[in-house]
Amino acid sequence: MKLPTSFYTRRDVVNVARDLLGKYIYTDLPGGITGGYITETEAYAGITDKASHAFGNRRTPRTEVMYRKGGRAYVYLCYGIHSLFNIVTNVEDIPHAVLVRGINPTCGKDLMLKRSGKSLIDKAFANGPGKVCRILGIHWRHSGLDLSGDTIWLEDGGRKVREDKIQISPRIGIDYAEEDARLPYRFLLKKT
DNA sequence: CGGCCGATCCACT
DNA sequence: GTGGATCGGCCGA
Repeated sequence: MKLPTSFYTRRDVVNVARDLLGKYIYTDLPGGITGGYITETEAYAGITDKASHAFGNRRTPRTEVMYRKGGRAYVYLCYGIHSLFNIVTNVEDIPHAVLVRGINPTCGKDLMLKRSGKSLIDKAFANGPGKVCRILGIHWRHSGLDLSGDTIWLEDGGRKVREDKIQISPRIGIDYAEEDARLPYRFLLKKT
C-alpha cells in the first residue's frame, strides 16, 4: 500500500523523518524492482535551517522541487560522485525535505548486489545516502519525480517501530550549519 | 565564464 | 582516522 500524499504534506518534517523509519522504499528502474525498509533519515527544515539547500529562501533550478507540494523526489549530486535521495515534504512553497540515509534491503537483492559491485549484503551495504541511491538505481536526473507514480515510491509495509528502537542524533556532514548542526534531526533504527 | 566546494565513500594506514 | 576522487551547481565578475 503506497503512502498517501497526506503523509508527505504534513507540516512537521522532523516527525515525518521519524515516521519514515520502517517504511518501504521501492524503485522500478532498469534491471527490475528493488527495495527495502528505511533505517536512517535526516530532516531538513527549509528556509530557517542553515543545513538546508533552501536556507534563506534560496531558489535555484536545482532546489525548485523542494518548494513543490510534498510527495516528490529531490535528488542531487554530492561530491561529484554520489546521488542523494530526499523526500519533499510539507505544502507548496514550504521547502522541507527528508534525506534517506540508510535502508535494509528486502527486494531485488541480486540486482542491488550487481549495482553495488559487492558480493554480499553486510551491515555496511546500505548505510549511507550515496550507497542507497546506487543500489536502488536512483540518479539525480530522477529529481522531481512524483512518488505516487510507479518509478520510485514508498509503502507502509506494516512494520511496527517502537519508540525505544529509535536513536536520535545530530545530522552528519553539515558542520558549516553552525548552531543548526547540533539539532537532533537524525533518526536511526537501532540494531534489533 | 572561471573557480570554489559539497547533506560521501572507500582504500589505505 | 584520513585524504583523494570527481563534477554539477552556484556565485561573483
